[in-house]
Amino acid sequence: MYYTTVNEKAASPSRDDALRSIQRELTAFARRARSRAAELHPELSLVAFSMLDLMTERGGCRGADLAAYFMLDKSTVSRQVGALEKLGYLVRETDPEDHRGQILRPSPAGLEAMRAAHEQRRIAFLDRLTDWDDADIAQLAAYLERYNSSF
Amino acid sequence: MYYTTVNEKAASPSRDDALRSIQRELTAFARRARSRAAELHPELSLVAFSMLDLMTERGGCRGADLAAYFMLDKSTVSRQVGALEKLGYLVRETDPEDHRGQILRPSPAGLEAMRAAHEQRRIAFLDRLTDWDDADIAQLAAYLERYNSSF
DNA sequence: TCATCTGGATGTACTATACAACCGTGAACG
DNA sequence: CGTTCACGGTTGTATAGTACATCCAGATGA
Repeated sequence: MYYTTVNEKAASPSRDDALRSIQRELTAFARRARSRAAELHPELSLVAFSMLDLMTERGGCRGADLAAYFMLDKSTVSRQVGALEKLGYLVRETDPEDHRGQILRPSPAGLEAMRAAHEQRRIAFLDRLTDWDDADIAQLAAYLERYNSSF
Repeated sequence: MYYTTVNEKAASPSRDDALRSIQRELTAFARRARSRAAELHPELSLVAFSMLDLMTERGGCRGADLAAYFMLDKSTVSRQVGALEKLGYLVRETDPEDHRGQILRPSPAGLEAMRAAHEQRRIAFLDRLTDWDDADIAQLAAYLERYNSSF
């Protein structure tokens, strides 16, 4: 056993090394994801893209939902939504049930832009994973789903 | 074989599903990275932390190495390094072999700050990964390293 | 009715970042 | 040699994304 004190969470050295590595690699990934997203689709930032994605998945949602889901300030969401609207990628509709809020939905153009972005990213991933076994890819996907599902 | 046309990149359906999943999950991670980083350790930004980490692991490295690894502009690295130096978290030393470059190393204070930040993050990760086997953690780390090393 | 809550917009400020222009060092080649 | 070009780093400038504070309008409940 590798416990040090009662209160300190500990683990085996090798487990600790792996954790450290996961942290660093995920961080590096996050960094690259941003620059690559910008490069692939200059008009659609990672956050904006994800917002459209959530609207689609939920069949329309309010700004407050986006703020909660992405842990962003409502002012940030307001501006991102404004930008998306200016691009013609979403439409707003005052919520008939509650006139304070708006229901946000991707426009046809927004759906198309999202589809294209998805496809480009898929191709980029394929390039990067060409020489991976199907089994390894499936395993990595499973690990990531498991990791993220803990949020 | 699952090729559709000569020019379109395709893969087996299951492989494609896994790719889509990896894409979505890594993106989800990237979305959360920033807010989580701020929450975990306000004093040491995600990027700065990772830079110190890389310096440590490599036993000192140059700004250009950091820029390449994190896909950042050298000006960005220069400013981050400047900030870390101002905090007393790193020391610079002109490379004796090549007077253009500098060798960057964490200072004792930097090591200590990193140790503290790392411990906080480690605890957060441990919480999230409590019921993972050592083997799974090691495997995930290996996958991420492999993925990132293709850059 | 009035106080309070909630969704959203706007003003302001800060940080991270990129790009471009610059400086000094090193290296290759005539 | 000297010249030219590549490389590492710094600084000026601009932009995007974000938070916080404040304000407004609609909703809600005592």
